[in-house]
This record gives sequence, C-alpha cells and structure tokens, in this order.
Amino acid sequence: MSIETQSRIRIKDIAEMSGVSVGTVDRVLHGRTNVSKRSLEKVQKVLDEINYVPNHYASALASNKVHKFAAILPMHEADSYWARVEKGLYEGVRKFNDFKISFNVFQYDPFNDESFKSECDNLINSEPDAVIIGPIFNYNIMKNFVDRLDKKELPYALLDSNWSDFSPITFYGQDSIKSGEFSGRIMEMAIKGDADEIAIFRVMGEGRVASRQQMNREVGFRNYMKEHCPKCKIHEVNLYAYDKAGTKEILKEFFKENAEVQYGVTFNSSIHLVGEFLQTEMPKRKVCLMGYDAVDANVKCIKDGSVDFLIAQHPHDQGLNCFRSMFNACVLHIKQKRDHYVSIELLTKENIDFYTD
Amino acid sequence: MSIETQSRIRIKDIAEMSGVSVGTVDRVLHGRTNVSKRSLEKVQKVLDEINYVPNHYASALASNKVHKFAAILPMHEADSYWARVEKGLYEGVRKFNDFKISFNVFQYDPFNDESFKSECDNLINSEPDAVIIGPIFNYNIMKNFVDRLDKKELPYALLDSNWSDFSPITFYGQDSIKSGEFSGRIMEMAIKGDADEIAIFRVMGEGRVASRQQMNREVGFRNYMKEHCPKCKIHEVNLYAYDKAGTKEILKEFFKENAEVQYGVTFNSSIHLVGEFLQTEMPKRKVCLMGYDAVDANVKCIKDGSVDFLIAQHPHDQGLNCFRSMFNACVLHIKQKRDHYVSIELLTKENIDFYTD
DNA sequence: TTTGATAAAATACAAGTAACTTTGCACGTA
DNA sequence: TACGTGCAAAGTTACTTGTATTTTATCAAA
Repeated sequence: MSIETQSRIRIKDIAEMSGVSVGTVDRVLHGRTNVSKRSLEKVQKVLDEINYVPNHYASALASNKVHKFAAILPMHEADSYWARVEKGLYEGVRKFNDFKISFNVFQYDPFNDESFKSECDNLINSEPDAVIIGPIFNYNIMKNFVDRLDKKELPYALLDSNWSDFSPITFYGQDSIKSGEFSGRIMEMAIKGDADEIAIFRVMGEGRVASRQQMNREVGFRNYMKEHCPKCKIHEVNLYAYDKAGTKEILKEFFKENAEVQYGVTFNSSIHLVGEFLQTEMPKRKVCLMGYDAVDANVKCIKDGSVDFLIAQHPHDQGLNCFRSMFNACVLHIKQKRDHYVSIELLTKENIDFYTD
Repeated sequence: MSIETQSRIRIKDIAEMSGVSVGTVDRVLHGRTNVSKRSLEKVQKVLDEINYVPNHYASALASNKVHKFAAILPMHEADSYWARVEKGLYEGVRKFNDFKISFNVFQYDPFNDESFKSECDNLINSEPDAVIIGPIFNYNIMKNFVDRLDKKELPYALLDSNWSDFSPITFYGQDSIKSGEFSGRIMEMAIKGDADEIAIFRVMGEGRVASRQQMNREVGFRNYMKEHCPKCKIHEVNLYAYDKAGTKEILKEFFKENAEVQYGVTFNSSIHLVGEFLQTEMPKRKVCLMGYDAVDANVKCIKDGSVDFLIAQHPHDQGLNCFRSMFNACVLHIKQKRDHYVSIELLTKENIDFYTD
C-alpha cells in the first residue's frame, strides 16, 4: 500500500485555468467583494471541476494574524487535576508558537458563582479571538456566558462539561455517570463478600461538592451498586476542603465507629487524604481505597499501597488536545470533530508507571 | 497567567545585527561551507547573545522537499491490532499532507523470517528518507536491518518492540511484561477462590506464538500469579491460527475434560474465538474471559458479555503519534522524545464505549 | 474630458531555502 | 606592471503557498 502526495493544485493554477489573477481567485475563495459575475463564474467553474484543498499552513503563515486565545478554569492547587489540564494547554501554546499566538488564563472560585461571572467579564474585556471554558456548577450562568460569546461570534471549546444545546468548536471530557458506573464495577470486583460496607468520602465546600462531575460519578456508582451489590451498605462521610485538622477528626471517628467498613471511595482527587490518614493514624486497619485522578499525592499512595485504585483520564492530554483542536479550527481553518469523550482508565500499582500524562 | 508570543527574531534580523546577508546566516546556521572565519564569528556572536528559534513550519514550506516515508509491518487482517496501527499511520499522512509526503507500507509474514528480509530489501530499494519498523521475533534479523539503515543514515522509528542498543528517533509501544502482570492483577481480582483453575489459550503458527509481545505478556502474567495466587492451576491450550475447525475441536475437548476451569485468557487479540465458541457451543458454561486488543470482534464479545476484560493500548493513536513524531523530526527538525510507553488500559462493558481509537 | 466607482492585476509580505550572481583576492603569465 | 584566471566568500533573488494591500484598467456618468 502506498500513498503519494498528489501534486497539489495551487491558487496560481486555478488563476491560470480560469484566466484571472490569483487575487481574484482569493476573493472568490473567501467570498470577498469586488468580483464581477463573469469572473466569479469562470473561477467557480474551475473550482467545481477540481478539488481544491488549500495549504493550511502556508495560509496561516501568510495571514500573519495574531490569535488571542483565552481560557477560564477553576482555581486549583499545584498538584491537581486542573493544574495538569492547564499545563497541557500551555504545551499546546508552545507547540504552535511558530504561529503568532497569545494565551491568557482566568481563574474562578468553583464555589462562588460571582467569581465566575467577574472572571467572564475580565475575559471578554481582554478581547480574545477564541475561548476555552472549564466547568461551572450552575447551568444558567454558563448559558449566559456562552450567549455573550455567541453574540460576539467568538468560537469556544468546552472542557469537562458538555451541554447539548451549546455549539462549541469542540468538547473534551469524560462521561461522569459512566465513569461512576465503571468505578462501581471495579468496587464489585474488589469486594469479596456480598454484604460489605463501603464509605463514600466527599470533599465539600459551600454546602456542596465542587463539581457536577463529582456529583455524577457518585450517581453512576450508586446506580451500579444498587443493581449489582444491593446488599452492600454505603456510608457517607463529608469532609471539608479547607479544614485539615477537622478532616482528621472526622476520619478518626468514622473508622472507630464503623469497624466493618473495608472499602472506601472518593469521586474527586482527594482519596490520598484517606490513604495518608490510615497509613499514619491507623496502620493496622486494612481498607481498600479507590479514587479519581493521578495527581502526585494519589500516585504516591498507589505506589506505597495505601490506595488500591485510581480512575484517570489524562488531563494533560485533554488540555493539549483541546488547544490543538482550537488551533486547528481558528488558525488553520480545519473543521474539528465536536465531541471527545476520553477513555475511563483504571490505574493500579501494576500499570501506574505507564500512565504518563 | 498569560503568555504572549514574543516577537521573534528572524534570519533577516540576525543578518542585520551581524552585518552580513541572510545567505551567510543561513550558511552558518546549517553548517554549510564557504563562510569566512570573520563572518562566522560575527554571526556566531549574535547567535550566542540571542536565542534564535527558527520557524519550523516556514522552513519546511520553503525547503520544498518531498519526504518519502516507509513502514514495514506484519501482515494482518482487516479487523486486527495492526490494521488499526496502519490506519493511524495513514491518518498521520493525511494530517500533514500540506507538506510533500509519500508513504509506503511493506508487509511481512510474522512467522517467516525470509519474508521480513525480502521486504526489508524492497523497502530499502524504494529509497525512503525515514522508516517505521514493526516488531520481528528474531533479534539478529532486526539488528541486521537497523545496521543497514544506520549505514545509510536513515532515521527510523520502532513500533511495539524496543531495543536499548538501537537509536531510533522514537519508540511507541507497551511494556509487555508489565502488561502481563497487570492482566494477572485483574485475574486475581476476578477469581473469587484461591485455588481456581485458569486456561491460557495460545494462538500458534510455525511452532511458536506470533510475537515476543505475546510471549512476554504470558511471562508477566505467570510471574504475577506465581506470587499472588500460587494455588491456582494454570492450563495451556494451543490453538492454530489457520485452522478454524481444528480450533473448535480443541476447545470443545478442553472444556469437556476440564470442568473446573472458570477463567480463560489470551495474550493476543483472539479471545473472541473462545468467547464465540462458548456462546454458541456451550452457552451454559460460565467462563470469565480476558484478552488483549479492542478489535471489533472482541468489542462485540465485551458488549454481549461473552468476554469480560480486554487490555488495550490505542493502536490507532500509536500509529498516528509515531508518524507525527517522525514528521516532527524529519520535516520540522524538532527533536523528539525517544521512548513512549503507552498506558495499559482495562476495558469492560462499562467503559468500552469511551475507548475510541 | 474629467471624475468616480468598481474590477482585476500586480506586488509586497510571511519566514526561510537555495540557486545564482557578484565581489574580492591570490596567483600566474606576458 | 597589466591583465586574466580561478576560487572562496558573500550578496541577491527567485522560490515555497497564500494573503492583503496597492496600483492599474475599464466603463459609465457628468
């Protein structure tokens, strides 16, 4: 099997074939004004016969336009899911640095809708050409922002949460419900009896979990367990993100009072809090733990055995690929596939070394 | 956080700064001849002070070179691991079609070393500029081929099998031993007792399995089982790739005579043979099956429940990324990371819909 | 005949490459 | 000493593909 690059038809060739200048062909191709009906017909006739594919890279080089990209993401710590997404985005910027690109990240407090709104204002005031949008809990606020972008005809990409009534250039994320069901399946395999006790640890803030993702993963997990392990007892333990000492107290009390609990799960990246607690405070208590995201603290727990399973989704790649999609769409004018549901990956001690992200 | 594209220093700027022409700067940058010591020093001084990064895309466009890529891969059926790798490679060709690229695939019989050798000759006779090399069982034959490439200073990439004494531009593949260990871990979780019986189904040809990958996965699996489930009994069943009727007979006899076997595994993509057999011939016999590669036949088995687990590695992405690496190295002259050990992924009914490749 | 508007060609540019041309110097011979 | 030859060195320019501005041409109306 062999592929030869067919010698491509250039604008210059089209100009010769239709007996006009390259400028006129360019005007026709881009639907610009100042083309006579006669010229348009001549060029159109040639275009209908051949299959013109422009050289997207030469085009981007020649246009010499500066593209301003902006992203709005949740605030995050250095070792976190969103830090990896952000690094992926920056890698995208670096990769396509040969084209004139600027990139600006705006961060909002995921527990504070007003913070999102004001960062949206800042973002729009920075006059970007395209926008990458992280998740926000409240649909209406998101809708409002997207409407403003649509009005300005600014293309945007969605990261993490998809909405069917929006029209983003692209979406990258995981199906949270299915991902929760998968975590249920793994839990089912891990538990040996059929009437075991499981604890769900939630990290709360402002009376709710940080994201819809987390919420939906729990929904999926519970669905699965209800159907496949109906006799399992599921405990709920609420922890508070900004209160380390309090977290310890809550965990200590919970594990003392619930000696039968041998399985624990979180639906965000904080399973390491439980793993570290058990390792230092109750080293004899054996609890099988499962959580999300291969952040450094979790990877450490997997390696030392204090956490058994992680479910991951390559946030760095998502950031990079999302940026690449936006670049392809906005700079190279190549149409992109809309939805990218990333794979739901199980990480254990045995395969975590090969989860490079 | 904000990144602005710094206004880049061009060759023209360097020429002005060092008081020579762009031609001379180009000669210095590319180490070409006909540059006086004085000019070289002037240009070098400027280069030392600034951080010149060429525009790789403009460079590739201007050079107007046709790059001939060639790949040598094992022969394969339409629904197979290697078919997906090949499609990934073709997608790479399509993606970078704006640069003048030709691509040629040579296929060899994995059970016949002579076939590999003669395809190597054909490949070298086609005078490629860069080569992508699939796995071959016999090290010495591979070594011989790579030596020939080195002598001609042809860059190459390795797919699937890595050798530390070669110097490829890049390598994409899975650590087969570790992947086998991971399959052991999953098997350990799946089995409920501690003295269960497991069958390894091997697909043979010419007295051996098709690849070192397959061999090594089995090694990793056995290592893991020896340590973690020493009481498990492991059966071996050899099937023959080109004998469908014979395969059926062997399976029928095996399952009849080994009523205690409740777990089965293959270390290549043919677990669907066992799944389909059990579903049609012995529908009441419940066997938990695990295999490799999300080929269509296996995906179907996962969905209908006749196979429980697949271990996968995104062959299409591997092909695409491998091609992209070669393109970046050869056309854009961007240095590439050498080793890419891809992640070892577990697929079940619950997450297989999101394994897009 | 001039003015104005539109159409279309010509051209400069993006960044870099490479073929082609010119310059400058050393050396040789008349 | 004058001139020619040869070659290294360095400058100029055309080229890659496509974009976008400027210039020129055309035609109708005043």
